[in-house]
Amino acid sequence: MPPSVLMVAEKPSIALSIARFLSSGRMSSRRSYLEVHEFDGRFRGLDVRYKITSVIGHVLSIDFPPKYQNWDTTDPFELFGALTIKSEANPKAHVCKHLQQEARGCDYLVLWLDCDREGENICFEVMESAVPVMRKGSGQQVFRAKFSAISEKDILTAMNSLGEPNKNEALAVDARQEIDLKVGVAFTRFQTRYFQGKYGNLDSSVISYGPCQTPTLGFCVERHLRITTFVPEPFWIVQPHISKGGHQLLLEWERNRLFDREVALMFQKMVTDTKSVQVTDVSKKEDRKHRPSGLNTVDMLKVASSALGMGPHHAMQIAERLYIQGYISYPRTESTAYSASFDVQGALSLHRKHPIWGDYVASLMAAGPHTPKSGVDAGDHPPITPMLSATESELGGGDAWRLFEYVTRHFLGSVSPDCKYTRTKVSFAAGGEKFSVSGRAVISPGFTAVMPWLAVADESLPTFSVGETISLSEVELYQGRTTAPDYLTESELITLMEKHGIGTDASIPVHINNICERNYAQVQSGRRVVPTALGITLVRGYQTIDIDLCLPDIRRFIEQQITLIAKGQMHYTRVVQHALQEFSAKFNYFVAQIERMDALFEAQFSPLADSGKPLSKCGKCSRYMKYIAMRPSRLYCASCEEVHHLPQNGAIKLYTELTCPLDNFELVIFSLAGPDGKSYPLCPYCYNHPPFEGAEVIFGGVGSGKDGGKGTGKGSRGMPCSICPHPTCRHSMIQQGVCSCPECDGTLVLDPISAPKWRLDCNKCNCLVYLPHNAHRISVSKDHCDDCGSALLEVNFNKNATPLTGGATLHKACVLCDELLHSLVEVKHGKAFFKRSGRGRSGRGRGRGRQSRGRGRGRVDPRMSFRDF
DNA sequence: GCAAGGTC
Repeated sequence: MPPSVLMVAEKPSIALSIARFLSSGRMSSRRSYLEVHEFDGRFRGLDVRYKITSVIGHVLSIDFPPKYQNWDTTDPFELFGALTIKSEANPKAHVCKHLQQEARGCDYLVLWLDCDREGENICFEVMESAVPVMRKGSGQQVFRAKFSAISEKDILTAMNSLGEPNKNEALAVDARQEIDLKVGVAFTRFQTRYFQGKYGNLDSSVISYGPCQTPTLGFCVERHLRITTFVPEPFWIVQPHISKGGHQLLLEWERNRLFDREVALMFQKMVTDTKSVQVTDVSKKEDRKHRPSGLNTVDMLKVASSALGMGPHHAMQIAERLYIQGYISYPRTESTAYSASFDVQGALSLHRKHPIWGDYVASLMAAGPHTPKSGVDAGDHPPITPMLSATESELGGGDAWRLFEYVTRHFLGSVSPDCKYTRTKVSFAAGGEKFSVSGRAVISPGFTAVMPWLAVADESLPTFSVGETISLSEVELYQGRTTAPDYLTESELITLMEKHGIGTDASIPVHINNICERNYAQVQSGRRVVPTALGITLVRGYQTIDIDLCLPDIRRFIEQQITLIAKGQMHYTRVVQHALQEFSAKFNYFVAQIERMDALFEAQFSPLADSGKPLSKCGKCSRYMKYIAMRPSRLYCASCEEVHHLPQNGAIKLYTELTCPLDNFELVIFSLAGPDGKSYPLCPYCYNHPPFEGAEVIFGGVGSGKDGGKGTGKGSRGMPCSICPHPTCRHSMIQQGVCSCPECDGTLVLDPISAPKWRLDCNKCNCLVYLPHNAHRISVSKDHCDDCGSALLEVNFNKNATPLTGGATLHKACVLCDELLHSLVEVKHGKAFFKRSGRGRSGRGRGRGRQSRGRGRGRVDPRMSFRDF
C-alpha cells in the first residue's frame, strides 16, 4: 500500500474545491460522517494516496466541568479560577470519530484550515483527534498549508510550500475562549440571580453579560441617552432667492447657519439692501462617483437592512441558502478585493442572457474588461459574487430573489466604469456675504446604470457669466431648530461594531439578535434599534458602577492581550491570568456596588412580591405562592422569599389542588401551546430539587450535567412528575408510564389532561400517541403485559361507540400487544412504533435505547398508525 | 438558563 496523506479543510465545500484542484478533477468521493475525496498523487517525492475531508468549523468548545454547572451551589466568583474542559462542539456530527477513522494509519497530515487565528486553533483540534492514530514515522508528519484564496494557483502554491501550524496563534484563541467564557458566565449568572430574585417584570429569560453583546447594547443606549438629553436650539439662515432663465434658485450661504438671531438679521438687512447679487466665479469640473469595490459580508448586511429591510440574521440565512444552492459564492468574507486570478469575463458571461440585466452585461463585455476597484483582500474568501444566473421565478421571488439581485447588481457595478458627471459651481457676492449654487450634469452613468438607486441626479443650472448682476427677488431669513438624532439604524450599528472590532462578520448578526432576544432592545420601524427599559437600565447601571463594562474598549483589551500571545511576545498562561485577575477585580467591585445599579432597577421594575397572581400553595408555609408569567415564568413564595423555577414557553395552571406526597407543595400542570402540545404535572419543589438520588443524573436535573457539563438539552432542566421515580405517588412516571418511547429513550406517560382526546406523551421528546377517541375515560392500570412488560391501559369506551362485542365498555389491554387497542391508536411526530420485548416502563429498564433505528431522518406521515409500520 | 467563535 502506498503511503497515505490525510488533508483536512474547515468546511466541506473547501475540501471539495481543494480536491478538484489537486487531482485535476480525477478523484473519487465517498460519504462517511462527512465527505471524503480520494486520489493518487505525489507528495515529497513519494507516490501517495491522498484523502481530503473537512471538519465543520470548530471541533471542540470550551465549558466548565459539571460541578460548576449548578447555579445554586456555585459562587460565580469561583468561575474565574475554575478549570475548564473542552468537549466536542457538536456531538451529533461525530467529527472526532470521523477524523480518527480517516486518520488511522495515515503517514502524513496536511491542515487546510482557513488561514486566520480561528483556523490555526482548529488545526490543533484536528491534530488532537488525528495524530494519535496516525502511523508513527520519522521526520515531520504534520503540515500546514497557507493559502490566500481558493483558486487553483493559490492551492498549488500552498501545496508546494507547506509549513507547520502556528501554536502561538492557536493559543491566542484558547485564551480568548477562556476569558470570554469566564467573564461572560460569571457576570451573567450573578446579575441574573440578583435581579431575577428581586423583580418580577424584567421579561428576560436571563440577564446576560458579554464582552461583545454588552458593548453592542451600549451603542444603542448611548444613542438613546443622546436623544433624551437633546436640547433643540434655534438657528437662522439667510436665503436669497433669484430667478434666471426660467429657474427659481435658492442660494446657499457660505456661513451655512447662525445661532444668533440679531446677527443673522443684520446680515439679512445687508444683503437685502444691495438688492442684487453679483456672480464672482463660475467653475466647471468633471467629477466621478466611484464604482463599488467587491461586496463583503458586513456591507451586504448593511444594505440588506437599510435598503431591503431584511435583518442581518435573516439576511445571513437567505445568503447561506443561496450559497448552498450554488447561486452565490461563500457569504462570509471580509474581502472587498477580487484576487488577481478572479475570472471577471467568465463571471460576467453567465449573465449575458439574463432577461433583466443581460443587455447591460453584453454591452459591458463588448466594451472590454474593467478592472474592479481595489479593496481589501483579507485572504479568507473572495468577495460575494453571483455564481449562476437566475430569474425571480427560479428563486421563488421574495427575499432570496431580492438579495440575489442585489449581489448580482453589486458585482456588475464593481466591474463597470465609474459614473462621470460635470459639476458646476457658481459663486455670488451680495452685501459682503458669499453665496453659491451648484448644478450637475451626468456625462456617462457608468455603474449607476445597473445600480440605479446610486444614480447622480441631473441638476441643471442656467448659464451665468462672471461679473453679471442679478436682482434679488427676495431675501428670506429661514428659522430652523436643531433636531435630536434618531435611534441607530441596524446598518449604523453594524458600522459601529465593525469599527470597534465587536464581533466578526459571522457573529455580528448573532450579537444583534442576542440583545433583541434578551429583551434589551427591539428593532422598530425603519430597522432602528431601540433599547428597552431593561437595556437602558442595565447600561446606565454599568455606567454608574464601572463604565468599562459596557464600552467597546473591553473587547479591544482582550484582543490586544491575546495578540501578544499570537505574536509570541507573552506566555499564554501569564496573559490569561493577568486578564482574569483584571476582570475578577472588576467583578468583585461590581458585586460590591450592585446596589447602585439596583437603585435604577427599583425605579423601573416591580418587586417580586408585587408581581404575579396567587396560584398554588407552598409546601413549607402553606401560603399561596405567586405565579409570575413574565419571562422567565416562575413561582414566588413571598413569606419564604423563595423563587421556584418552572419549565418555560408554555402555560402553567393549578392541578386541581393535588399535592406532592414528598413535600406537600401543590402540584401545577404545564402545557405546551397548541393542540399537539404535551402536558405534564410537576411539583414546584421537586422540579428544582430532584428528591431522588440519581434522578437528576439520569434526567439532567437543574444545573447538573452528566455529559460533559452540557446538561441534557432543552426541557430537561428540572424533574417534573412525568420522570419522577416515586414508587407510589399516583402522578409519578412509575404510576403513569406505559411503555418506552418509539422515538427516543424516554417513556410514554398518560397525559393527565388530554381528555377527551386521550393520549400518551413522551416524557423526553415530542412524540405523542393518540389513544382511541371514543373513550370517555382511560387510565393506567397497575398490571403489566405478560409479553412486553408495558403497563396495561384501562379503557372505558363510550356506550354508543364501543368497538367491543356485545356493547361492552370496559377494556383492559396492552397498547402494543392487544390487536384491538393497537389498531385504534396513532403516533404523531413519531415515525416508528414497534413492539419491544422485555422493556416495559420504568422500574424495569425504562426505555434504554432502541433496538433498531433507521439511519435516515426523512419525514414520515406523522399520522401513520403504528400498526401500519 | 450563561460567552464568543467556527459552520450546517
